[in-house]
Amino acid sequence: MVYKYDLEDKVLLAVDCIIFGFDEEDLKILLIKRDFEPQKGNWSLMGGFLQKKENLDQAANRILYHLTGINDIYLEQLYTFSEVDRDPAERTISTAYYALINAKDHENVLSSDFSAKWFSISDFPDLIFDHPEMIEKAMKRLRRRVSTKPIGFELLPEKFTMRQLQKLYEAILGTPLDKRNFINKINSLDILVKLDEKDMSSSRKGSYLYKFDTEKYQQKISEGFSFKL
Amino acid sequence: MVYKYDLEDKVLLAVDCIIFGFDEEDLKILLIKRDFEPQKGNWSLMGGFLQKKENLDQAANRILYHLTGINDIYLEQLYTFSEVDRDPAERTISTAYYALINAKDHENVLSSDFSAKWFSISDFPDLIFDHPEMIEKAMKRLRRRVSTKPIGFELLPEKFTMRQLQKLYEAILGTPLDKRNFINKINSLDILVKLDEKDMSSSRKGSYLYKFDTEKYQQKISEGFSFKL
DNA sequence: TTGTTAAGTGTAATAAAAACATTTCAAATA
DNA sequence: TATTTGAAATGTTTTTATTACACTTAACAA
Repeated sequence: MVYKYDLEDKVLLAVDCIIFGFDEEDLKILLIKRDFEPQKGNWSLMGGFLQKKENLDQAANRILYHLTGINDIYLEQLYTFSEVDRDPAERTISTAYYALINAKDHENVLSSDFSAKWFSISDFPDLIFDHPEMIEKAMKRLRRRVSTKPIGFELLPEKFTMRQLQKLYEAILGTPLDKRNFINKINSLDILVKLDEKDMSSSRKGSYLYKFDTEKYQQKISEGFSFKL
Repeated sequence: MVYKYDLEDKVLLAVDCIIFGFDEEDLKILLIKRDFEPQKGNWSLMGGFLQKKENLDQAANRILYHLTGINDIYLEQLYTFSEVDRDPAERTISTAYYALINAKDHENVLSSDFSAKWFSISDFPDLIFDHPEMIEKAMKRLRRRVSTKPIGFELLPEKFTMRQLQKLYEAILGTPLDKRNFINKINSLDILVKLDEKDMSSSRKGSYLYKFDTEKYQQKISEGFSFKL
């Protein structure tokens, strides 16, 4: 790294968050309506600026917490966007993060205090700057990641049915999956616990609830197991 | 993105490049000996600072060109490193890129003018800052990427033997591969052209040279083909 | 002509993925 | 209380992909 630099080359480093949620059948993203200039009134991803005293992960967490009241969620750095004129007002670079949240369990937190709103991934409003590109990249990353890491569970409530899990994977991957093959595959991974409890909301018969078994998963990982769906 | 910011939060954004090469049996990285403070005399990745008038891809290309004289090579953004004290002297954020170059064809360019030197990926000197972490991450990314995109060819001369290609994959993946299975797999992809020319340097019999067929590959991609090795 | 060295080649066995239809349960209703 | 209803639960067969494996060939050297 060369140490001759020009103070003029210092830049503002922003962090923008693509926040994914899942509700019934639909993958969603959380957007906010800007109540400040520029682009006031337009929809945008949640963002803020990196501060001197924090790293990017911390900045992403801070921004998410301030704008949604939610803490301790899955966050992963995506990509750093740096087109010279991406922000027409000022030279800013933005590192995008994507987050997975269990929308159900945070419904109240996300209430009116915050000007955030969920939109279907297949139907959201025009966004400022390069935010659509960020979402596209996040979607691709999520699609890849979800078949090699058990992060899908972050989008579901703690207890979920096999059908919900399948719908989630179908929504993320954008393709229908065979019910029996899906269940067989999931069961063969042996990282869920089947509860003695049923969800009665979707049928008369009811369907068993499952939980992701974090300890078991960690145990298997340490034994060389690799999640592959 | 919130537009209240503090000018104090402006940062220096560096770009550091992990440059991979391949020589015979060994995957290598190109490092430079710093001839300036701080950390003068220590080895480091090639780096520089993002300038106001360019984006990160352009910065990475510029830095690579200035430090090696090489242009037009495969470059991919890796990750942005932002620990507060990663550079003890000054707050800098660094976006790492990795590059793949065909070391053979650039031997002369990389000659004495530049203080760069190749090191085996399995035996390189201590590096400054978080550069070892960058290399580790680049290595992981390369390993994944190489089985879904035909970027391995970037590391080989234009004409290469099947054996060279296999050795390359073995070096990247860190595992031995079965000769026949490997060749069968590659041939089934149908993206190479077998030349009428042999490389006589490795055996009395000689081994056929192949070329990656970019047009054919692009054609197949546009027809929905997906490279999977 | 014989030896040496790496190149070139195909098939069988195993494992993984995909296709596919019927039965079960619990509540609602006749 | 018997019957209907609608989603849940469940295994097997077929197809495809992956892995394992060994001998022959070409060219030059001795």
